[in-house]
Amino acid sequence: MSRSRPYHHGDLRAALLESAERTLREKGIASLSLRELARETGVSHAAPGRHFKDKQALLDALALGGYERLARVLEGADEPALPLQPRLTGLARAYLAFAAENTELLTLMYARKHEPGAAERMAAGVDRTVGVFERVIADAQRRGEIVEAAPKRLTLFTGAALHGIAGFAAGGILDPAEALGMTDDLIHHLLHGLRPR
Amino acid sequence: MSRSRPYHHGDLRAALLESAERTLREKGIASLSLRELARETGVSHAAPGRHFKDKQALLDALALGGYERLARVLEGADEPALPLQPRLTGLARAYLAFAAENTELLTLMYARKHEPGAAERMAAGVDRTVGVFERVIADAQRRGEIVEAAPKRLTLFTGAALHGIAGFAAGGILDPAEALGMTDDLIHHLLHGLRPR
DNA sequence: CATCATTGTTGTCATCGTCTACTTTGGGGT
DNA sequence: ACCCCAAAGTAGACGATGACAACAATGATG
Repeated sequence: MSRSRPYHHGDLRAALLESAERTLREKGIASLSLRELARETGVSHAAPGRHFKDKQALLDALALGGYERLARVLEGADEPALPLQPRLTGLARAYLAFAAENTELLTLMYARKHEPGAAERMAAGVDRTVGVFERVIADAQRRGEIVEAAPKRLTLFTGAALHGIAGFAAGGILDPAEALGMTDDLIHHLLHGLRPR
Repeated sequence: MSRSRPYHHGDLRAALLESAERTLREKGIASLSLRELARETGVSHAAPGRHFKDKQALLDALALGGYERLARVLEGADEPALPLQPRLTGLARAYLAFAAENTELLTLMYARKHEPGAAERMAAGVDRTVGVFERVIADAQRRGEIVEAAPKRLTLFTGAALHGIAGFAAGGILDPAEALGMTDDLIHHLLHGLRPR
């Protein structure tokens, strides 16, 4: 019983990040405090300071982890063999599912409060995420399935539609399940436009 | 000189909101404290409590004001006589301009942290904003300029594209000026889709 | 086995949001 | 014209937080 924890935790940094992400998911970012985190982890209130210079530094690390996971999810969900529309729909579904399950984290990821150092690594995370979509667009363009225009811009447009829906879901304007449910429609309208043909 | 301010401020509530919005714009929401606000307004640290039960109550009031202004901007920018594309482009420009000038406020508006009472009034603000776009969509549909489909959904899609771009701009992924600059393209792709015709 | 950089701890500080008890003020009812 | 009382502002206290500094335990490296 009395197994007093060893003086050194082993991997406090990881433990803190894990606990932080759970809190973020369950109670929201507002009730995420370094001291509470320390308490949950059974460590003194100043211990986190050894691993994160700042509260912001921890948030940055959290966001960075989010980008990592998001990229993996998207890369895993991409099926390059499919034709444009189902391929894009699959990716969209993956993104919206991630957004629904990691609302607060996603908000954090897009929050640009990041400290000088982390900003670049954050940009890398964005690039990797965006890259998945960019590849799909470029592939489709090569096959003539998509209008001739700067791929960057088309990707941005696609991303905006998704990000917008995710944002509505995060803001409570739209039910997350409903958002997921309208993915097919979303991609359809994205590809075919609002104008009748 | 020694004009000691009268015991009663006159309209402290309004003064606080104004000061808060300036701080929000200039220093971000992170450095918005009730006490600092009170100091700036030359009033004791507990005075804001008379007008706002909570810090959240003040934020809610701020968000509500934002919806009011946004709705006015959009309603003012709408030119019902125009054909669909230029009409929508004008509205989009107005929205993105508002978003660029009120980044933090917009974030607050979409933040769904709101207290029980304010949630409904917040929803009304959303409806009024969305209503402007919905009307445009419905009008266009009546004229056959837009595909037959649930107008709500088409509006949501339109809103998502805009909100997404605004979000990117707010997150630093996109330069606000650049976002404004690509409005025409955005609406074009929205109406015509990514597929070649 | 001695050393010393890492990692954790305790203690302190300023700030913040909120609550309670007290004071000033000015307008409405008699 | 006056009184009274509710509204609006003040002063002080409390607990929580993020940050920092000084100190202690630990264990890897020489």
